[in-house]
Amino acid sequence: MPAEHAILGLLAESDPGAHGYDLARHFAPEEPLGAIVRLEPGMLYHHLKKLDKAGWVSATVEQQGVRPPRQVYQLSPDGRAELERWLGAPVERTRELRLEFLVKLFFAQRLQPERASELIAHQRETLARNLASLRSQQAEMASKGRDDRDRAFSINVLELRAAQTTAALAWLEQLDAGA
Amino acid sequence: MPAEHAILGLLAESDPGAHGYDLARHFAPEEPLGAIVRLEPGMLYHHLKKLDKAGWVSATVEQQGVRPPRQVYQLSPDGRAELERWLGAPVERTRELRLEFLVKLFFAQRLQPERASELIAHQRETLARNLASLRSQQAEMASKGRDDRDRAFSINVLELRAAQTTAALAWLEQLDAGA
DNA sequence: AGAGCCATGTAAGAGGTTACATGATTAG
DNA sequence: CTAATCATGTAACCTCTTACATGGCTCT
Repeated sequence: MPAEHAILGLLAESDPGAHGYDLARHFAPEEPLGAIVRLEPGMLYHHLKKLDKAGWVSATVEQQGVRPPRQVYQLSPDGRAELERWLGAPVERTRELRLEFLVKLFFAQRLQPERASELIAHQRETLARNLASLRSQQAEMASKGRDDRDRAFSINVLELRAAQTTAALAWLEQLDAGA
Repeated sequence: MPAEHAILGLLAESDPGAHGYDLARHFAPEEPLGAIVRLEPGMLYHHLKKLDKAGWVSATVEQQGVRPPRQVYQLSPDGRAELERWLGAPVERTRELRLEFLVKLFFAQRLQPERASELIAHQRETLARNLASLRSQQAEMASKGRDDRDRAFSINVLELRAAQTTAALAWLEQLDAGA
């Protein structure tokens, strides 16, 4: 899903619309977006068709003479609404930060800088809740009657998750201070 | 892949072999393994056939009267060799820690406790290398001539990765100390 | 002269999810 | 009487990856 919303975000930035090849440039590995999301041409065109079917973008055909005709895509009102909704919603899991949250942040900063700090705040709340839940799972695990090896292992698993979540929270705080 | 190696690991622990349903119990969400890897029956049986074709397990049929006959699987010498190889190899990326590394650790601790600390040491080296690479990318990024917004964003991305990697390294150190 | 850019896609396949089918036995 | 347990799988359906086809134009 992050790829499709990234496409919506790119279309929100490109005024008269954009065609697939235009969009593909933004997913090159040396571009900031491409450093996060990898998207091969095949999948890009596939997503564009899906978004069209969903009514989130609309296409107009431009003849090109020899070359295949360009499909010029524009963000539809429904697509804009979906993009807004998505930009405001934090991700639920820590592991989704590296992909989906970064894409949200990328577009929030460009499209509505004032909403970026809102997003960051919501994300901090969500991760803080997750961390609290991990802490209580740890407490519960310590009191559970099972094999010692199993318990020790499960506690280690929870500790890794807590450590990653804590690191992400610290990063978000720095982000907020920096912006 | 972690799922298939988890199956090999389970078979290494079960002496006369095990059939699909037996193995499935270990992937229930309340089991330590199931808390890490989710594996629905459909995929489990699929993997067993694949492992059989690859020559890493061998099956013997046990008739059951009314019920479908049991396929009792045993680890083959090739399968054992593959398991050993996999258990010794650290994962390359930080994001693979949460799944693949934890599964390696789970089985390393059970099958050869002395090799678990070897695995941890290798993993620390790998992550330390990754962290150094991130640092140099940060330095390179700071000197690069591009849009200010893009540069700031890319630096933030690298900082998140570095923070996650650093947290993982600290967790590994604790693990090593604890074991 | 050869490489790479333009601009779209298709085709093949790997891998995963979800749901369902079977049908007797046992536990609540 | 209902639900879960046993034990295996199939079927439909997504998603993603990789590779390729087209064919003129521009740059080195």
